Amino acid sequence: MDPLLDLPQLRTFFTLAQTGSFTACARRLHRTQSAVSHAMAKLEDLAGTPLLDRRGRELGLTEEGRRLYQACEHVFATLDAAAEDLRRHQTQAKGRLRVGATVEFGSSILMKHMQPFQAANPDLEMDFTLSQDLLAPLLRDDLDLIIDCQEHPLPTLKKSPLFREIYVVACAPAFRKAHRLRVPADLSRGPVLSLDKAGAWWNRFLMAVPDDEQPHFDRIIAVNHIRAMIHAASEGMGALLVPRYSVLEELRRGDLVPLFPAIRPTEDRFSIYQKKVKAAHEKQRLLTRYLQSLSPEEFGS
Amino acid sequence: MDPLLDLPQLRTFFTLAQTGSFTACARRLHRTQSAVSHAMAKLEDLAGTPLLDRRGRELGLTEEGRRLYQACEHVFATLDAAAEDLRRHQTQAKGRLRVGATVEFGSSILMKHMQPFQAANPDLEMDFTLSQDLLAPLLRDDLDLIIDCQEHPLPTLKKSPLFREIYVVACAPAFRKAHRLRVPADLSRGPVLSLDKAGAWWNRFLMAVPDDEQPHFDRIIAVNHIRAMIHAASEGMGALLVPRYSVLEELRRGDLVPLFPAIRPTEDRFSIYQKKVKAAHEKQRLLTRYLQSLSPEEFGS
DNA sequence: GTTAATCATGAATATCATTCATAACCATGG
DNA sequence: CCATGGTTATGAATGATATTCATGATTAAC
Repeated sequence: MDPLLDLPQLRTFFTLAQTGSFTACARRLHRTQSAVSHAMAKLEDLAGTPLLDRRGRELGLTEEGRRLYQACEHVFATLDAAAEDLRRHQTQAKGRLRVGATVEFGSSILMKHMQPFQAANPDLEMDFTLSQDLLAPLLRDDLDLIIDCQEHPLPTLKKSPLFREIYVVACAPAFRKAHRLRVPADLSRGPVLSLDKAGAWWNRFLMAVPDDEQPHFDRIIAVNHIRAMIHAASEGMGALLVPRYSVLEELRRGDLVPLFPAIRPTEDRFSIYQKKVKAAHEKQRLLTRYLQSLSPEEFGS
Repeated sequence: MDPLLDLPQLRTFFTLAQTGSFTACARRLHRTQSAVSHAMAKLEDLAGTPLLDRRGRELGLTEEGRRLYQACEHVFATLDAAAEDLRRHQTQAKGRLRVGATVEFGSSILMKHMQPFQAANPDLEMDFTLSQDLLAPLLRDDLDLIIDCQEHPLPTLKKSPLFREIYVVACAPAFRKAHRLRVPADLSRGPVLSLDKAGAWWNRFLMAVPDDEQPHFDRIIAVNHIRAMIHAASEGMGALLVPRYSVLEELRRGDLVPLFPAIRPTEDRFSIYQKKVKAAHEKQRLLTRYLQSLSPEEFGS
């Protein structure tokens, strides 16, 4: 009936009015500036009258905009209250929850974020199994819930997308300088670290490099453990290719610097898998929700 | 931030609670029952608790559902008020508006629906040009706004989708009986009406018929005017292929009956085109909005 | 039982929002 | 005046999500 009820747009408008800038609003909502611009164009078109007062630098609201803003305040207040109300009625989780995850992800990101959840559910006994082989234990009920980047399209499983695993090429700053790394082909000049001797680990990256810029790896240092590889790279032993989330700290501190940001290796998607029959259990639902509430950048995406 | 703000879903929930039935709710919102079901499943999953009380036939709300319903009442009330407020500030259209449309559509559907708009804007002088050639007059500013089923992908034009033109095959009830029309191939038995002698008019239909059921047209009666064709068909002269909107009346009265509803000829899309610079004018905007507010079934879709 | 109505489900599709890449704009400082 | 850095706008391509289609499952009524 009412075509103004396009609500993601109103949320955008609301935040935009608060921040006073498209760019800031975009950041706040984890969108791009372009998305905000499009959304507002559409909203104004729908409303049939300008809502924003774009006078150069500063951004204001028109008369109509201001009234709409007030309606928004009202609406979002009740909505948030309702959401809060629903949340309140979630009983606290009890019992035991056996979580499985891939080794690298589990040991870094997952562990770094479980504290608040644990604190909120003190009566929940959790234990974690980090391993490559997660599906089998899940199916035979040795695990309740797994976090995996492999696809498991079984009809008995419920899949909840979590985040996308972005890969980066990086090395120590000194290493970059010493080997003058500017384009992918320059990687031929120095050693690269790889999970396997043959260097197949790097295929994900090589596939994203144009044919005429392909490096040729002469010296491959094999290290069958990602964390070990990271330490090696931090010391300047070579360049490495790893999931972004595993080196968030190193990048922030400057121990490692990203190489060739223009090249985008194929991404993997991490999802939560759980048996459908058990997915409704309070404890499983709560953890799923908690993990999904974490913002993308916490996972390095 | 708040993932409960998925509002099309809330609107669905709200109507569902009011109608008390998935099917009825679907009808009200011009969706399928399936869509409603999916939406509610998602909403409950999001809320984390059942909101609907599905006890067999009758449908009730759970405690949480009821509270959410109240929030909805509140929210939609303010929202509707805000929308109303925006609408109120639309000045009434004045001046002159020259509308172009395709012949069949313009003479039937369009004319049948312009009265309310005209009444709401008594000071607006409108005139209508029905023709095949609409783009040229629009570009040279002989028309302000056209309604056409051809694609005009020009960057200076603004396109607003209106409805999809569905084609039906139909004939008089007596004709169907006389020629025992059950499957497409049976069309070979009787005359068919076509806009052109060669029968190319029917390609749209033939392309949707499996190869082994293709009819062969022996007797084609060419009539270069759709309305004339319809009258001929109503009298039992032959089967015809026409846009559904053009025979809404005849179908309702039973003068014509639809044939082979399983076969779906390719659809065309009607859109409004207007010059971007002029699309903002009050009179053009109002008409666009008015036409878009008409529900699909008014156009036979 | 059998039927007719209702709701659920999964896969395919269509629709819409978001991004990417880039243009246009505006203020400020050479 | 023309650069420059910081904005917002725009169009095409993409990706995510809602919707449909086709069908199964459940219930109520006869």
